[in-house]
Amino acid sequence: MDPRPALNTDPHEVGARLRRMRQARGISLSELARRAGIGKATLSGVENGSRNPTLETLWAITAQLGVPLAAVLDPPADPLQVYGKAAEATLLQVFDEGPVTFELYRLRVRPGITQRSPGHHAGVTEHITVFSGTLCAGPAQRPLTAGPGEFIKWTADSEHIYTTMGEEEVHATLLMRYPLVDGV
Amino acid sequence: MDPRPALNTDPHEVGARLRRMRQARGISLSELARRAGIGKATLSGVENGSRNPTLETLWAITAQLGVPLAAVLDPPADPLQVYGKAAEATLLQVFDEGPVTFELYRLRVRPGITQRSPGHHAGVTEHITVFSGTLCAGPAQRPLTAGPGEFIKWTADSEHIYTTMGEEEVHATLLMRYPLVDGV
DNA sequence: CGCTACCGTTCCGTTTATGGAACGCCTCCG
DNA sequence: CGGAGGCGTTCCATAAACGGAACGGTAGCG
Repeated sequence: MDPRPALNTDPHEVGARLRRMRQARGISLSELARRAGIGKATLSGVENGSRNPTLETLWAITAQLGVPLAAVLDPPADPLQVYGKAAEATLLQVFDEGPVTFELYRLRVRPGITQRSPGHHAGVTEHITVFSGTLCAGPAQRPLTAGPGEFIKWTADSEHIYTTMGEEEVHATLLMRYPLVDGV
Repeated sequence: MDPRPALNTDPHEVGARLRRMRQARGISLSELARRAGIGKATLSGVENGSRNPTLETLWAITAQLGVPLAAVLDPPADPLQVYGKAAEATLLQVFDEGPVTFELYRLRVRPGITQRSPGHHAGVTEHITVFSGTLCAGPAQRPLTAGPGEFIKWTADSEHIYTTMGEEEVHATLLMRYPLVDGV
């Protein structure tokens, strides 16, 4: 089926994501096509990856699903990756909530290595929510552990570490909370 | 039928962004088209907004510019607002982690109103991490509460609610976990 | 049973995005 | 000067995305 070796953004991935989103919402293909004002044939083809949708078509679909178009594209070929080779954090979003700023990262920690991070500014806190694997993180001298569905929170103004418990790679979200220090 | 909702993803806007990015890099239209392996006519049309590019074409262009595809779409705020007027969820990112899909939302809940949400498909779970305020959420008949830094998790296959405890607006992240529904 | 109502896929004529080859326009030399 | 080589746009045959109308499959129901 694949005439060429897996293009970066391949239609199958996009289609699969669309189909999953549609099914998660309990809408039939016909119904979604009707609401989006496109042909069933088109939607079927897009979901199966056998078509290469135009921007307009893709917009019509995602708009009806109520998601931004970017949500169905390949997850960020994200330029911003901090930390070292044990832990990798990609910045997803920045929120400015008046006096504080939140930075939301997706965090992956590889097993077997301990990642150290120097302290940040005073008042900075980190919240980590684990969704797979078991993470050990926090202040270097007093780290905490969390399994799937659990979270860790600490003030990040001293050196802290990230490591895994066990051999499984850890997937988590990391939320950094920066209080606004006058001016900045 | 549908009063056409002012096309958010306007080809002219997309084209203008592409042109600006290209010019910022000091590359000519011909040169970019050559590198991206597309026709000059195509790139010209896309930049002028007179064409409706396919995903493949758009990918070829953005890849050569070294930016994620999402960068040329309506950039900052493309807020999906699900739920009602008490709770507002903005989809930030979709992760495909093998057999499951995660959708990460930013959640805001206004005080004083209770938001109800119908059940999702079987196996869907919701994880909420609260940053500020105190949230009461979960299955309608057995909701849970969480304050700043705390965490709520439940299976979302029955009706569930979101409301605040107290007068403060609640800020949180919502992680929806969708198990893979059959085939793909 | 047939009849209806959906579902998702496939067929097919129409529409349109595509890229090669013009085009007109510049600037840079010989 | 004229010619060469760059630019961005336009022309046009071809390929492909589009939607309407089939199709087979699966309930529900009298």
